[in-house]
Amino acid sequence: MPELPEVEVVRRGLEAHVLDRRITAVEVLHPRPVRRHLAGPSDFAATLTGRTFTAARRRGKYLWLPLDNGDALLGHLGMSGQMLVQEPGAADEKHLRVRFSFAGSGPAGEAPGERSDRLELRFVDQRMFGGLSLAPGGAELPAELTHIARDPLDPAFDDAAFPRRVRRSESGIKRILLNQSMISGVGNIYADEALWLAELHGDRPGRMLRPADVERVLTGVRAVMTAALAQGGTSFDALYVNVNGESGYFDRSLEVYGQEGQPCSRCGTPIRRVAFMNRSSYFCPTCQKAPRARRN
DNA sequence: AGGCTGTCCTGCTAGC
DNA sequence: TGCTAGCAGGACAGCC
Repeated sequence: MPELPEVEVVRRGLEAHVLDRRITAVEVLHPRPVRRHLAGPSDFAATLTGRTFTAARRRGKYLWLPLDNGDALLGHLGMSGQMLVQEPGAADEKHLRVRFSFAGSGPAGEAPGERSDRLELRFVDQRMFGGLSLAPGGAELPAELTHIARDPLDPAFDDAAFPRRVRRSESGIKRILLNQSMISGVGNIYADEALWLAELHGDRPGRMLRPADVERVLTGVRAVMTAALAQGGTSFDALYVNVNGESGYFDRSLEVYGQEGQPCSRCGTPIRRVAFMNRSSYFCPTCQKAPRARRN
């Protein structure tokens, strides 16, 4: 389940492999991942063919690849999306959705069959919550992302404004962390991990938190993200694979997420799981006291 | 306007 | 064995 660190790993991989190569073909094998391109899959393919990616950028969990004409390819991995750089002959993945073929980077006169460095970029996505679309004029920042807040690893993230905004909200701090217009890049896993580090229950309303509480949350978010990034991202199964098909292994470091019944490493209390927004929240009931007016 | 819920997807697992 | 229900969850439309 890619969150910011995993997406950043993918961004780095794209930056290393697919820039400055002419796109020779685009094949859309399933229409759903390009559903946001209203002109349809064939137009999507035709528009990108012949273009070149010039950079690989990210905000929160969104990726975009500026093109040599000022537009950009915008992408989101959703829950199960992968970007795989493959040799052209490699067998198709079961959930291959979009294939970009690139020319080799060798001399133009070289016979195509002799180029050893042609490659493909493959968008593979089992559950298809993710997608790709074209962002006209979106090289700097696609219009679709203007409502997405800066992420906590962005040097321009406003550390002073964040606690002020949190303390103006009636929502629980976990809901706030998952709100991409407040802070981007945080998903269910790292929200739970950061709240455990900050020793705060996710149902505590923003307006009831002290500035120091919010600062601890932000510090916790950055700590788990930085640790995950250092290890190449989180992986729970084969769903998340980085740009070269290599799984992460940060899951072994998780303190609460998926750890129901396991002892809290700080106090030994069994970790609890509760339903939250059609998914789950994991927390230590001793270290993370629920607010008095409990809502569950 | 801010807050919140339902919905989209597939595949794996638990339970009968 | 084979079926179904439950679960995983990011983002957005749409409701209050």
